[in-house]
Amino acid sequence: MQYQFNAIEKKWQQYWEEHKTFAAEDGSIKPKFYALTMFPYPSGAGLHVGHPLGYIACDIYARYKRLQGFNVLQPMGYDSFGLPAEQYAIQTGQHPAITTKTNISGGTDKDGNVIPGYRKQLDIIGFSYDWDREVWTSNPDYYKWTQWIFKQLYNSWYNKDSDKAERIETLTDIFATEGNANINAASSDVETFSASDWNGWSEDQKQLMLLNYRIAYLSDTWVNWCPALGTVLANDEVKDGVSERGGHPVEQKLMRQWSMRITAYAERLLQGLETIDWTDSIKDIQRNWIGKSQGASVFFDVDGHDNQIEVFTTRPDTIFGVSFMVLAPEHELVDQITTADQKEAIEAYKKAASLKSERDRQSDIKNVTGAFTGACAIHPFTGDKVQIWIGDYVLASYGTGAVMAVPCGDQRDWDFATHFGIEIKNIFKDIDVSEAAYAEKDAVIANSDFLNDMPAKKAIKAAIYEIEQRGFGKGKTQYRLRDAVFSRQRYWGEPFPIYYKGDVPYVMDDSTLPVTLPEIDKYLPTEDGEPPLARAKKEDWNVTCPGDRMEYNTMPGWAGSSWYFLRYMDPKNDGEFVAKEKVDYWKNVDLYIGGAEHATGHLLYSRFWTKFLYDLGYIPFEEPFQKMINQGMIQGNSALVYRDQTSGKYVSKGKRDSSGNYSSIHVDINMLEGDRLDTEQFKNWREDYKNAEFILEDDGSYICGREIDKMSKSKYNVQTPDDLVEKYGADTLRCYEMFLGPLEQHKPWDTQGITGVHGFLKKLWRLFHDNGISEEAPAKEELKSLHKTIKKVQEDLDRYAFNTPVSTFMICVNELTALKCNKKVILNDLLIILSPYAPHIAEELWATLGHTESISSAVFPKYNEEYLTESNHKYPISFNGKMRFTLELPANMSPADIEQVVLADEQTAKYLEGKTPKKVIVVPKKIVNVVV
RNA sequence: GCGGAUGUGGUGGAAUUGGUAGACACGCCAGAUUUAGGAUCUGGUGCCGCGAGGCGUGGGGGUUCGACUCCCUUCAUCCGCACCA
Repeated sequence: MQYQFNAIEKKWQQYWEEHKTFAAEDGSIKPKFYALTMFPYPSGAGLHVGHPLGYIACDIYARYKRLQGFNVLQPMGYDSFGLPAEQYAIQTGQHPAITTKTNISGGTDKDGNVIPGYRKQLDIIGFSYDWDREVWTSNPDYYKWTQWIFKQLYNSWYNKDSDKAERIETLTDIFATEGNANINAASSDVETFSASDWNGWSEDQKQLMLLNYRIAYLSDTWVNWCPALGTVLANDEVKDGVSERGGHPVEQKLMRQWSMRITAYAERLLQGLETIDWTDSIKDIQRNWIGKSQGASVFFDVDGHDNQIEVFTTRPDTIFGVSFMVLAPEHELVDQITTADQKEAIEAYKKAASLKSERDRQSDIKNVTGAFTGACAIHPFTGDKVQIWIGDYVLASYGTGAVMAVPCGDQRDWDFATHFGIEIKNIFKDIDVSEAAYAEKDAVIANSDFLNDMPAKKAIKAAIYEIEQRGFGKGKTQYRLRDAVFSRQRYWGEPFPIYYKGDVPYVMDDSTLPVTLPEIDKYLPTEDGEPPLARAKKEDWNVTCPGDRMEYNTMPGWAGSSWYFLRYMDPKNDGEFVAKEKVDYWKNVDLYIGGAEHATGHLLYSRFWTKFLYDLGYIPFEEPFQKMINQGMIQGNSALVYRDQTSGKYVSKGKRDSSGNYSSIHVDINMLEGDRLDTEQFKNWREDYKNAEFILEDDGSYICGREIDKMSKSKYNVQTPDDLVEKYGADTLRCYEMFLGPLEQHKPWDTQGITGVHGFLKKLWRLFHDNGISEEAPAKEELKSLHKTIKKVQEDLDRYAFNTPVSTFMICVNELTALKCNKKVILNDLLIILSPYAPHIAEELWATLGHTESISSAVFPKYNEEYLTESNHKYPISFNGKMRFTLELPANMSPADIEQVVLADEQTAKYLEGKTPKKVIVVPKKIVNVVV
């Protein structure tokens, strides 16, 4: 009987769907397990073999947990708002909702190309998803709740005393009774006001004040404006001064934007990393992004002015080493304090600095540049005058945009001082700073008044204490993390539940949600540069706007993905974003699999929203994803042909010579069998190649060159899962993707090895069909083979090693084949442990054993150590650590006896060369080592 | 510059706590079977050497009876951050 994988796979996929085999049960008495992969953006290009890698691993783990008796939740959905659908809409006029639906459900695009659809592509791989929980972020009944969460963020403030978000009413109550003087909140810069001030204000005035406290707030902020895309970008959407998508230039622009006060959560986002099981690299990237530094904020008076310069320093202990100050060229005080005779030099420098691109300013480290303002600051302790300079090594965007320069303790300050001939004060005991600065914190402070003879750590505390006592400043913790801009000038995103009365924003009532996207004539900005939604008239909206106009911006891509894992628990709830009892049962995601590229985007924002929802008491946990694995990228394996530039002939790889001048051309990998090119297909591929002439290998074949590239259409190296499922079956594809190597590693795609995995499944099939099934009791050897497989597979999966179980299964099937094993008890358990990897063939063979229930309801077998213990052990006998021969000895033989037997063995004499062994090491059941 | 990851046959990789390096698979070689095969089966395959033997986990050093594994140092590749005060 043939292994007809196509028929089998179709049959069982249908069975699972009809029987709802993988439905998760809310509030079961079983322990829960929540397995999740990052949901995809459904692009028109469809899935290639790299996409399912993480899905397959997650599915294997979910099926494994189910066999272990867990109530498993493994859902799937789509992050379906996004730029490509909108770009396509701009080009074709087609509503993005339509193209999005086609990309998911299948159909044809505008040019008549058939799009299989994500759903179908996923279905043929045989995932155990509970499809009844599917969510699309672009569906109104989903984004209704994204809007609702936005409203919660809008209606909350961050109380630093209780260290959590609280309802805005608790804040307005305090304002009404005592003003804001005693409020310790995460806020924008605000003036102090009294209760009577507040109570006397108009509604609009109160609203504008509250924006300084709301966690979702509107403010004029410098944003990364991308003219080509017509939108703002978040910091993590900008790479090297250009947009991450499309590589368009990005400039700084002041705009009125919605922002998220994520900075309020900086410390908790940092601390939370200690409680979750993620890779060090992702945690480090997040720590870096949050960028905590501790030190002091210190104020320096400007000589002859009323102004003060605020600096942030991590080394307040070196304050007596300050010999000058440096402001960023963009610092607001520069123009005010510059003296007349320095004006020209400063203006010239400012201009030069502004002309330099951000990149140049960063890369040009060797050239020390700067200019003297002519003004001086007063050292708060010594009263000495210190010169104030500007220099582009000080960044306006970090800290206060000003530094107190301590040349003896900071190399950049040292370089600056040396270059401009400024005094370098040495405040370190017994340390030479004539050649370079000394930045280590192990020095003892000298020449520093009350800090003398203190080691740095103690001196930092003493300095902060004294600075605070004398009122020059205070201890401060600084974060690099910025509030996240939350507006996009786009159509295809969540509309804000916001309307305006004049310039004052108000939230829509809950009863009106969702505010859906109105139809518009074009998906482009208006002539006045307003976002596309400004094209909609008031009456085009599905809600009655109570004010002058609705909000024209939409939410960014990360809005919907920041909380989707919660919606899967209760996807159809129309009264709440998730029912309390459901989230109390399912809690956070136990295993999350996805790409590492979301380190500072999605993975940071969902942690932020989770903590916020926790603060308001909606969910019982602070971290969304307890354990995370980042799957590696599967790279494309491109095929190249070599064209001789002079003769125009296509030369096979092995026939090239060093004198030739060849251009390499990417060719479609589907025209290859192994590395051999189908030359006829090549000729028919393009008009240009119709008359191609070849120089072939001696055996008459044309061999292509290979190159590892990113998998992409332009390199003709895209391998779709569909083709492979058609040719080898989903079970083969699943096993092969795992067999390729460790999940986390990047690896090139290579179909060469897939036949080996396919052969293994065929061999398994034959095990059940060649000799019939026997009810006989199994032999010892058969039990041993099975149980060592159970043990190894379980141990591997428990440490998330997905590649090694495949080899383990192969070994087991090879052994059972050699033993001609057809015992039902053995094959039965083998199928169960194999079923997470190859579920279709497992179900089919399971049925041939007489079972009527799905194998997914079976119980993962327990291995029995008894079957694994052996009476004899084959000892490797080594001499000076080098293995020479093996000796089979009883497992329970004492080390002393083993030593005797080994020394008496005739083979030993050869390696002793007549000498007496110095020492014999015997490790029971491991090894014998004779030291000569 | 700082931080993180990776480095093992012709190839993908295995070796979980230091104990026979190269499991399993691809490829290759030889053979069997078949009308045929991109089917199936058997045997071989780290490198050097006719052999005895020697050498081998990016390089160098160390600890140890014994090191892919631990320590020091160095190189290469990839990723993140970067005048961060």
